[in-house]
Amino acid sequence: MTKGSDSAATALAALADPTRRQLFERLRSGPRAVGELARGVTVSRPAVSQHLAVLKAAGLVRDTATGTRRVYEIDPKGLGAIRAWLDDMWGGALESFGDELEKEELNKKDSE
Amino acid sequence: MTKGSDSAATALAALADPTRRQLFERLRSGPRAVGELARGVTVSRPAVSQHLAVLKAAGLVRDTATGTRRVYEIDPKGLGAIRAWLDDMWGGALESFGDELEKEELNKKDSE
DNA sequence: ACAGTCGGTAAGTCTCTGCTTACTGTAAGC
DNA sequence: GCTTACAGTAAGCAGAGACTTACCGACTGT
Repeated sequence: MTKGSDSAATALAALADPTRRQLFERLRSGPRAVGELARGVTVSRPAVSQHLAVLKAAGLVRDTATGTRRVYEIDPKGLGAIRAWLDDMWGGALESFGDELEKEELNKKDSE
Repeated sequence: MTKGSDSAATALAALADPTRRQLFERLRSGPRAVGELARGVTVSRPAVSQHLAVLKAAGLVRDTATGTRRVYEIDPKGLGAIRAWLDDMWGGALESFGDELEKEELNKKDSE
């Protein structure tokens, strides 16, 4: 654990892909099997499997084997990592230009 | 505006790149000029310019021309878009397996 | 036991994008 | 006015990754 921001990076990269985001958002309405997920998407079933593997590696989903079926559900871990990172960012962002934002500061000096 | 989740998608994709994230995080400590940003990174200055353009398109940064210098600062718009999307996701995630999480439901029936 | 279904893996292709080296334009200093 | 620094743009290359088809293993039902 470099800092925990590493898992946020992985999760961020995983959700950058539109198809992956679509699958993930689909899981919001509850756990679903792979085939079921594949049926609602334009890409092939193996592609879905690969995407789910990425999401799983990022801690965004969790799978449970039930017979030959494999049911995927949302894992809050990944989402939590992003949220933590985001909150950290927010702090810096506000600090960097909060309500005491003075444009004067920009063209006043060339710093050092 | 499909729903506003579109801008979240762009911002998410922008922050998926490590170099871009590094630049963005660097801006947390205050506005900086392009050359200054380029100096702290392994890639070339033009690469930095390109990355900043992507971040700008995603509403994550804002630039101000000061003479020949171009100062970049964090724009809360993009970060806000991600946060909104994330919050929306959280709702679904909790709903999908909140504290009433019953594994029974998984292997009970094959749905329809 | 055999056929069918479900789903992950392998191997290959093709696009997308991050990076580089030019080059151009613009503002500032002497 | 000429040179020098800053920064965006163009063009081209090379690696990453998203997708496909083909294959294989595992469990289910009759």
